[in-house]
Amino acid sequence: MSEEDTKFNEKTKLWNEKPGLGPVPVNPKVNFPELDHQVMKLWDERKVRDRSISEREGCPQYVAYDGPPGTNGQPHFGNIMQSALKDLWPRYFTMKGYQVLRKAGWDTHGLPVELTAEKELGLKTKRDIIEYGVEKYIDYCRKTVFRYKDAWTSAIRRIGRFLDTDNYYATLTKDYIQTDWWVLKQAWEKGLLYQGHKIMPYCHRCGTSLSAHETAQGYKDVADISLYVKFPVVGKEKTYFVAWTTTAWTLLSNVALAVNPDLTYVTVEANGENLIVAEARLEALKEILVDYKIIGKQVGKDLKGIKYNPLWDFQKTTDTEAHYVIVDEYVTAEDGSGIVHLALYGEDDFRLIKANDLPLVQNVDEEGHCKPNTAQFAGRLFSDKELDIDILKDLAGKGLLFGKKKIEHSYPHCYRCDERLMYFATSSWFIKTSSFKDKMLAANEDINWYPNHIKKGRFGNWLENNVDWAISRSRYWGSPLPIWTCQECGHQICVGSLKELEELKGEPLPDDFDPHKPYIDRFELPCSKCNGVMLRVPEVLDSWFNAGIMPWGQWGYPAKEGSDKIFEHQYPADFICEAIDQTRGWFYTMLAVSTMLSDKSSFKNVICTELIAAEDGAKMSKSRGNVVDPIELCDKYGADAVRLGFYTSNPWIARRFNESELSEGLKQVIIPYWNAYSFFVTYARVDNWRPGQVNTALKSTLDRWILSRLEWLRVEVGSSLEAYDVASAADVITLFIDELTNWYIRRSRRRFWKSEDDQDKASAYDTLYKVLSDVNLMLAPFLPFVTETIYQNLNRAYITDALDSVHLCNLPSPNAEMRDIELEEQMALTREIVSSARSLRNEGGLRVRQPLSELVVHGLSKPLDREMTELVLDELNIKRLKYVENDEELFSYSAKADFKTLGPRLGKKLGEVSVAISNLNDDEIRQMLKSGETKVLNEDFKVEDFIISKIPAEGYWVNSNNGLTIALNHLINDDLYDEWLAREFVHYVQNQRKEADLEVTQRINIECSAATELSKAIRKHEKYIKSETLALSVETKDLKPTESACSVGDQSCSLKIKLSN
RNA sequence: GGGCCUGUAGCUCAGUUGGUUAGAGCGCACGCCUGAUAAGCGUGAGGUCACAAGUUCGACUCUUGUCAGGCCCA
Repeated sequence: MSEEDTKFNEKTKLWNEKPGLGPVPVNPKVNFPELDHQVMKLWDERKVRDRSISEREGCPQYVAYDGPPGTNGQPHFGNIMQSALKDLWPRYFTMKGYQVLRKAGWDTHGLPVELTAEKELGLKTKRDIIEYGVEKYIDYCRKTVFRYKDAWTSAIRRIGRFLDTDNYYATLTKDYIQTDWWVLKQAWEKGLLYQGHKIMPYCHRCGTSLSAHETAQGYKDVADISLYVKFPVVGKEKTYFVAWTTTAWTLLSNVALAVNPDLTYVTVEANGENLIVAEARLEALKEILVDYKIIGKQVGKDLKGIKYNPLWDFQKTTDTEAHYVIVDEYVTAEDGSGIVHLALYGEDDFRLIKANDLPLVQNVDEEGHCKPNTAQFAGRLFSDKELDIDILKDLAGKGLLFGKKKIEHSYPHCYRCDERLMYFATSSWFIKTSSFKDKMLAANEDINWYPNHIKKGRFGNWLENNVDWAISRSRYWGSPLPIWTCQECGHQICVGSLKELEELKGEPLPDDFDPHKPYIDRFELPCSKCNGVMLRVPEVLDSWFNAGIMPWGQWGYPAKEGSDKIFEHQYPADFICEAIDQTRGWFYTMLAVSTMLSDKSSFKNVICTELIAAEDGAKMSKSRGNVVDPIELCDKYGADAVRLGFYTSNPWIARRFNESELSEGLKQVIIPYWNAYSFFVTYARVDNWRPGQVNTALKSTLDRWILSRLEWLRVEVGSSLEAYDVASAADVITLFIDELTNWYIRRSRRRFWKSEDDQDKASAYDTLYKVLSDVNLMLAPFLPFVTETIYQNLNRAYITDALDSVHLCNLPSPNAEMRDIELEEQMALTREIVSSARSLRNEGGLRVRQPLSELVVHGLSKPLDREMTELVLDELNIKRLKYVENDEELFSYSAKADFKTLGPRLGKKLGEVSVAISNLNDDEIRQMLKSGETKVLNEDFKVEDFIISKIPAEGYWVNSNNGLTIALNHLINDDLYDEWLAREFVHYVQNQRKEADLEVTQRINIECSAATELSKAIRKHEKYIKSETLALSVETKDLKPTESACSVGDQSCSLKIKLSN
């Protein structure tokens, strides 16, 4: 490790602990990760997070909800991005004078917890759980839920998020569960809570059905075999209905076939067999049905009631009639054969089976296995691909297979355990969300979505297609459903609180009462109707339901004492922010619950973030090995750089993660900002500067300019953030930092060196101090670490009674009086003049060291003031700035049509006319410029109809842009030439000094032999050369042809530098 | 199969109500500076705006279709 590295790693003192002692020296090579840790220590010691809340007691509230993440796994990259975003607005609004509670919350229930427990306990099915012991199992679940809480807390702290992780809410607490009950009771009383039998996506392994939004998360593309199966028609030799299925295993439970009543079906003869299919499918069936003859034709309803023989003997029924053709509109001719086989594993199937009183056959049980009665298939797992093949072979053997085809389709899998789902008729509890769909749509109207298209698009569509929300799970670890059923008379009640439970029971609950299974299940209540025994229904709640009641649950509202007071101020949320996958998850459940309770949304503004893909463009995943650890990034670049990475582009844009962006953010924003601060402190310490009063009226142009830009920044940052447009905020910050460092400070450097303590210097200090202090406040929500450091060593170093942290400060309100828009425009023009003159020099190959005589400017509404003029001359190494009102002599003219005005007027003729216009010559255009009008192709035109451009006159290079024209005189006379040589000479000597490693104060004597012209120039500018190179003497001789020489400018020279003592 | 989003310079992204020469940063090339800056600054070269048709005097922008990618649904 080099000496410098050692220094780099040393803990350097970043500020004085006590205020008012002045700033400590700033390390320009600061180690940001190290700085982060010192800042976090300061926040802890001074309790900044808590005080940023407690010191705002009584202020207006800005409400941000934190959706509860599960702490069952480590936080990943996206979670950290969420944290960075969820921190920004609360910090901003805190500094705007609002109180923002930052309550953390954890989701502690649900399948993921149970899956962890099952895996670790080696349990595979629900039966295993019962054998293991439900009580023990649930205890185990409870022990795992906070396993990664500390990892979450520390990651959140590391990214600089102020979140109240001490007073968190958790979905497993008695208070939270009571809120579940309170919500459900209301649903119950409104008649919105019901038990229903429905075909639901169901996971045989987890033993529970899944709600629509859970199912949605598990679609995967799979390859399946689809079968065309022949069902033999009873009483007709060699005649078959052909039906199509992609799930061969459902054939085991076939009870009927369905046709569309109005579709035409044909009987075709092929290979000596008669096959019945929809006529419209014949074309599509060609590959299988190569050679055929149509021998019969009828509409679907004529097929109604025709019986067929079941595929297997075990399917024969005696008690209920089955295996015949029924008709229904839902059958289409879009795929398959136009004939659908019915089994109790589909929603439409279920409906038709019920409607036709067909037998309820489920030959695959709820654990996914074929039932014992299924002969050779008994005990096989439905999702086993071999089962499909065996079924296929069996049918083929019996001559009942018409054809097979591999298909790729997406099929739902359990989003937790990855097993194939099946559609299974189960009993479940529902909230009748479909009955208040319109109210949800109306409530959605009041939500500001970022990005906006989610409102009508993805989310709106989802609401439009609403189906009732299945809120129960046949599982163990979750909030219990508070419904008790009388074992005698079937009477049901819904309990709304623990107090109510106590009253129903008629005795107080024990102090350690735990509302979880299995304890709650042992809680018997007397039936008010028949005095029978009431038992709780066995289900627990979907943990999405818990997430949805979070606005109430986090306070234990309304049962918990005092919760009503807090709730009143904390509802609804001003702001929530989650990833786009929550449109059907948390966003939906939040809206569903709040609409049910109050017809309104529980959140006003929502940022819906996209995924950040890994560097290789794919989703980050452990298996791909492309996962990025945000904490490692914080330890490499500093947390502020990581945060900034999340702010520079709006989070609803899907983008690729790029580590280089972080160093870019450092280089472009954080380091320049740090250096500006470092620059200030360096000189302030030298001059022992203290803040004081400075006469603002006497401030220089440059000072007034940067102060005006500061006001601009204040307004822009505020309005961008309040529109939740963080990328624009980051943009203007980046722009301002550039203006501050690369224009204001660069152009002001000399003012700080000057030893005389004059007004200008005082003004420079005062201005830069003010700018840094104010920008620091504005940047604090974005870059909380660096700004804290700067606050401590800048403001707090000078002000004895300064607050303990930048994050306890208020943002100053905009001050329109400091704004001088005309000045800003003039400065913008100045910079533009400089920039385009540089461009001219560059194109012409005349470097800045070559002095030039004049720059002619045309198009300014008024001349630049003295200071700006000097600035231009100095930047460009030009002797004179000349303004012309009439720039005629600098140019000849050419003209083009102004399409914007002429387009609408001329229409199709424009093409022809524009050619004619561009052919106008210089004289014609000058003529027109005088008279203001002209005629082209018999059309009348005014000057405004043209865009006039100029071609430079002899001796000038001209650049014209946005009405501003500059002409650089590039003619070089002897004086300019000599001056150039002198400058080149200085440049050369300086390089020699540098190569010789001379101290910047070391005096020298120069001896040189130079070509004639150079000698002359050196003598002419001797004084200048001496002062620039710190030379005491410059001796010149003529260069002899034999001497070895290098070139200075276009001259030869041989040089010796001697140190002076 | 349906819905939503995306496709702009080598890379990451901006592009307002349709208007003349489509921008930024990084990277690259060249230059300047070397008394704040893991350097700083400047200038420049890079684009068939995914593709195709249409509307229009005029399309990156509007319409339709195609292709590719992402997410969501069935």
